[in-house]
Amino acid sequence: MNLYNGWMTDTQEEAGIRVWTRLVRAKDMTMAGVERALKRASLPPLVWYDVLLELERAGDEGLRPFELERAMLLAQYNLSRLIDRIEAAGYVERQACLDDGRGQRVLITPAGRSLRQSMWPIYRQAIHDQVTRHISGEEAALVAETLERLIRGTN
Amino acid sequence: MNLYNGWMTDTQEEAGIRVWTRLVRAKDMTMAGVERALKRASLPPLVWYDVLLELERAGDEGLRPFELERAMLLAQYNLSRLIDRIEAAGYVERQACLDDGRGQRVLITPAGRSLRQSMWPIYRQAIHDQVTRHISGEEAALVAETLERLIRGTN
DNA sequence: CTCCAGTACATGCATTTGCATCTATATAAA
DNA sequence: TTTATATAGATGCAAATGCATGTACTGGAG
Repeated sequence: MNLYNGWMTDTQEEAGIRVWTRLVRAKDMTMAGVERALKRASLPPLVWYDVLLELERAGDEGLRPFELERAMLLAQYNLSRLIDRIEAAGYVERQACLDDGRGQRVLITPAGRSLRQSMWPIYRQAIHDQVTRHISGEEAALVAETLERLIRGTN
Repeated sequence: MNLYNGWMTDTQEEAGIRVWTRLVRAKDMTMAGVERALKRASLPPLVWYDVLLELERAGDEGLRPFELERAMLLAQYNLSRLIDRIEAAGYVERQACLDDGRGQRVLITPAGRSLRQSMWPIYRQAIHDQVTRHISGEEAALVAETLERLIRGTN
């Protein structure tokens, strides 16, 4: 039958299932640790950091929402409202897009830069505590490479 | 210079950060694939499967909600309402707990067993498509071991 | 026994997410 | 040009989640 019922004989499949279950668990636990650290420091959730970082990297032009959407794997309607909230808090602003009347540009504000900067030490420490601390350099390279293949869906 | 321990280098930190970002991305993408597969088959979300599997493994006594909560890393209030929904759909039932008047036992119903069984082939195929297919057996063992350390918070 | 801190679970309310759909503009074909 | 189709983004409504707190019971101290 299958691994969960104790009868699996296909070790390749079994190994894949183990990776799957641990991948889920490891992400959930480490993410919870990171979010907890941010919350303890009275900072916004991690996704705000990700938006601000993308916008900061994008430079003076900012980004179109659909670009942000692709960069961050967010559903369109979710991103639309996430930008609403971050904008309401004053960390980004929306501008009409000159060359596409349907669109807009999202830009980070000075307050947004400042917020991202103040989140980074907390975030950095949390990544260290949750991940870096537990892995050697070579191991990290191998794992990162494997995860990359799962992301890209290649072999 | 280094914020953490003397032995940890900048490249090690970078490697940890790379693992972190890919861990998040890989989990999100593979999970999305699994959920999509279940939805395409008009099946409930994965978390229902997890609940049913835990209850099936637990045997005739079922599980106390707090046990399920710990097994699944779910917040108490979240689990409480998740059980409400699964119960309303007829896949589990709640019984008063004899030896603890505060508590209850959650049991899987025949319909619940049947649902879990019908979810497994879809789920299994999705794990194969999203994960197993992209990694070798040895690689999987190494990655699983590393992820396990992140979960346990050990070295 | 009474009191009280702790545990098990539920729930009201606010925020967030998911889904479907809407508006507006762009692009391309006839 | 007109018309159709696709794309960018917003939004109403329902479902799920987070947070704080409530209720009910337990188990131990006095």
